[in-house]
Amino acid sequence: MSDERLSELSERTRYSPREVESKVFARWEEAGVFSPEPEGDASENFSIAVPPPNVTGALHMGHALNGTYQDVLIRRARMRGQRAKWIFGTDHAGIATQVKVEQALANEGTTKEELGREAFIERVWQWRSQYGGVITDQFRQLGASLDYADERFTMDDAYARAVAEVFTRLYAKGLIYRDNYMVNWDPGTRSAISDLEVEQRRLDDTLYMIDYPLESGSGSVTVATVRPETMLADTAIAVNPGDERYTRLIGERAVLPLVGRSLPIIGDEYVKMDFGTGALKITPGHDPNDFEIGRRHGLEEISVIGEDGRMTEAAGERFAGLTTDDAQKAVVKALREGGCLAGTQPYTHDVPHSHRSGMRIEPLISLQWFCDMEQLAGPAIDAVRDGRVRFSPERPHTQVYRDWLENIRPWCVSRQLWWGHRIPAWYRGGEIHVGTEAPDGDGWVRDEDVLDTWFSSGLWPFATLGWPEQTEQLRAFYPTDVLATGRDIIFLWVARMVMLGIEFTGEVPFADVSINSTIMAPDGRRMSKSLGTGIDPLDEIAEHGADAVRFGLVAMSSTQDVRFSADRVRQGLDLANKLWNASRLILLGVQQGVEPSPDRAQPQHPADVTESLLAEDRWILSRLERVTARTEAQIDAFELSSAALGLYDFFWSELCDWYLEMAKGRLHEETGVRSSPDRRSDSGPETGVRSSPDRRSDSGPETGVRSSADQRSDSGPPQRVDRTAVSATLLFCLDRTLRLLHPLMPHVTEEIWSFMPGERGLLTTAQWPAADPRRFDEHAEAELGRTIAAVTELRRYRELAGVKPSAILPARLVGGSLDGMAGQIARLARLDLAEVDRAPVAEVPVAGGAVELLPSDAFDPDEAGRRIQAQRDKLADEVRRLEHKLGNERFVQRAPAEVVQGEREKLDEYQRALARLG
RNA sequence: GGGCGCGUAGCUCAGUUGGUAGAGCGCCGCCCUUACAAGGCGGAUGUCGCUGGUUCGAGCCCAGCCGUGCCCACCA
Repeated sequence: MSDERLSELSERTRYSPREVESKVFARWEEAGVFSPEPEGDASENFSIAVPPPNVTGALHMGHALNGTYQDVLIRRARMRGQRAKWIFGTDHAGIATQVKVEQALANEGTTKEELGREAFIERVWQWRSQYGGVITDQFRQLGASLDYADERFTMDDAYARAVAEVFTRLYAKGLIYRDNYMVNWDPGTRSAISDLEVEQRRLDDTLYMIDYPLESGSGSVTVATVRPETMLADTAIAVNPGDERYTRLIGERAVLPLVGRSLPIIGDEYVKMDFGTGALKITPGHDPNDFEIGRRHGLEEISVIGEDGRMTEAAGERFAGLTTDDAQKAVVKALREGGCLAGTQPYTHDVPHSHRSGMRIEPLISLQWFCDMEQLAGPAIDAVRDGRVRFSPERPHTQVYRDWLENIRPWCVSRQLWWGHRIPAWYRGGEIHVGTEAPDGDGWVRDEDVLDTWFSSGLWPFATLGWPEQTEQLRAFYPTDVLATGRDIIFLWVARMVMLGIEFTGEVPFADVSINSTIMAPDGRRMSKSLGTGIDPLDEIAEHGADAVRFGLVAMSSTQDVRFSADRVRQGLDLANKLWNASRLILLGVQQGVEPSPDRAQPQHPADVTESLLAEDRWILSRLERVTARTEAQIDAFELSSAALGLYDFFWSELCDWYLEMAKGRLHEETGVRSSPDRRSDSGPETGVRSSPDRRSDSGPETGVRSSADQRSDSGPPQRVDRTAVSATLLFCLDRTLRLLHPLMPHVTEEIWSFMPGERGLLTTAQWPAADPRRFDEHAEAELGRTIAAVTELRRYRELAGVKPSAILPARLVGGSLDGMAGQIARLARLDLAEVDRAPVAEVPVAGGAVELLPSDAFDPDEAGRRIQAQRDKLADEVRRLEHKLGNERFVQRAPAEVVQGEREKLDEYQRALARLG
């Protein structure tokens, strides 16, 4: 490392994401690592198609979490050496975009109708060029390693050709057809919408009882309705054929009040005998159920409500032109005056509303294009059933997906909008031609409507790669590996991609579907602009850095919805800062020249570099392998939250809190045990402190960076200091930690990486580590487990006994099993193990033995004795609890032997400890 | 109406095949120990929604109840 960089590292005591992140991101982009060559095939490569954000949208928390999930997977794959393509692009988002542009026009005092269709669409394209790049920049700020250089848009020419091709082929197969059918009409957008775009809202309403006189003159039938205005389109009355009250009426006729139309009374199983009056007015033109009944019975279909939400001429001149609300009032008034209103009652029920405009859905019969989904659904169900597509978490999504597909209904795909993929159908008189090009001959008129946005979104994983052309991209990256998204669009998008993917490519579009948490506002409500509950991820990035936001979001996520936790983001920033500072300690403190081999693919393991590893070195190296293995498994299972928190815990609690503290002694040239306040004791280790078989002393003790070890070792008294092992171990741990954390926190790790010794290139293309189980060291883990427990116990004792933190207590280890770690125990618990000949004044029981405290000014045994009563009580409680448990014959007999044995050992240990304290 | 979740420390949430309840933040005490005070060390805090059952043993399994949320659905 150059002196310049060294002093830079030395001076920056705080990690500043703002300065680092954009700089680091630029290095990745310059290196072109986000854009893999389209070589090889999809089985060896790795790809994810990003859920395309709305072209004029802005990054929200959902994008940030979802994006981080994908980026972790993509970055890991890239580090594994795979060609990793994260397919990027935006969605034209038909209605959403059209509404925005219409609003802009309204502000200018004009409308799209004044502009005309062509000019309006031109205007939308302008809008897109103005705002389409916003979300791209925002993904960059998040650090997302999308293939920005190969951006797609669902309205690109090539994409549009794919859409038309799909429509045409489905039509040819008879799966797409045009029909007059009942649709969900949204008076807000003046378009039909699909079932999935309808949401139910609870409404307090009124149920009206209306008498329909029988034509025979012998009384009347009373029906119940919440929409009396639709009676103007009634064409029948239906009763349940099994309803004894009415069976005699079936086949008779009634007179429609206000209108005078003669209505047949029909029998249909659909009618519930126990609801309302048991008699149902049938309005095939304005109610989905009535529509079905009407078709079953061949009833006339009358429309009295128009696409503008107002009553049509067919409603009669008293009502034509009124809104449905006004018409309802007028109808009720007229009925009341005519004596036909038998009564009303309050009624609360669910009413369909447009998800998009919020307006009440008006069921209408309309000429629309439909896609018959049943044939497409079968293979999509199979794909999930046989595991070619897997949901994570498996439940409940797998079942929900299957249930929906098994009960699938036709999909209304036409929309009465201007912005979108124009339906590739041409008409001339009664002729219809469907195809990507207009047919020859004059007089053909193209369909005015566009396709549902989700129709084009459903082709996303393969249309982005050039389908229907057999492109290199398609061969290299389709099928994709993972789809990561939220549960809200499993039907709208995921299921349709599976169906269309299988239909048109013969393969499932992705193998895994990772469903990530929905991030709720801190108060538990949905995050939304209109509620004022939204938290802008960009604000969080500006304040805490992208890595902190990435860590925080992933850490707070789970298999269910979670509330946004600012603390988790803060925790992410703290982690970044801690990483930075631990790295400073390591990089400024290690002996030069012992860095892992410059071969950045596989750094040399410290055990292969030196034979003088100590127990703590072997311990942390073993823990490192374990966290490596665990992280890998967790990412494979899409349990990124566990992976993030597991890495945090390893790094902070094990590497920093314990290993780095232990390592400082050797880094700062201490010779093992500090036996006296003297810093430079040459007396060497006492009491058999170190277990290492052979301690070489060929390296220098100075704290300076430039080692002059070789000169030193030849002169003066032998220094029993070897910084090789600790340096190699520290660098190896840091190297590995940076690699493991890089997919999640790419900026800070890349920045630190740049200070690592050797020519290592970019971390983002360095090799992803694989755990080596041969490096697991049960022995060292057990020994350090005892050491850590002992130190903690001693610290607790000191605190309880009122010993000053700075005081160094003369002490002696007894019991033997801690001897190998005596030096570290002495350092960390601030003991002086030098004096051996005085009688102890107190004994502290610890895991694996005990520590005798020798007389000193800093320790008052009487005071200590009084204070540790609480500890004694606690031990006594444990002993009692275990004695009771082991005294239970049924437990001893029936519990597994190892459980009983474990309890016995614990009891034994507690009893011995208590005896010492007693 | 059907289905699926959730209810664990003051807050937000983890709790893998049942074996003495965890994290972050917050709180209390002590430390400016030259990587980090956005730090370190130590500590306190939970009848794991309620009731019953299975089991030697239940936060975890079973039944019921209460509270709460989401998804689906064509009862006027």
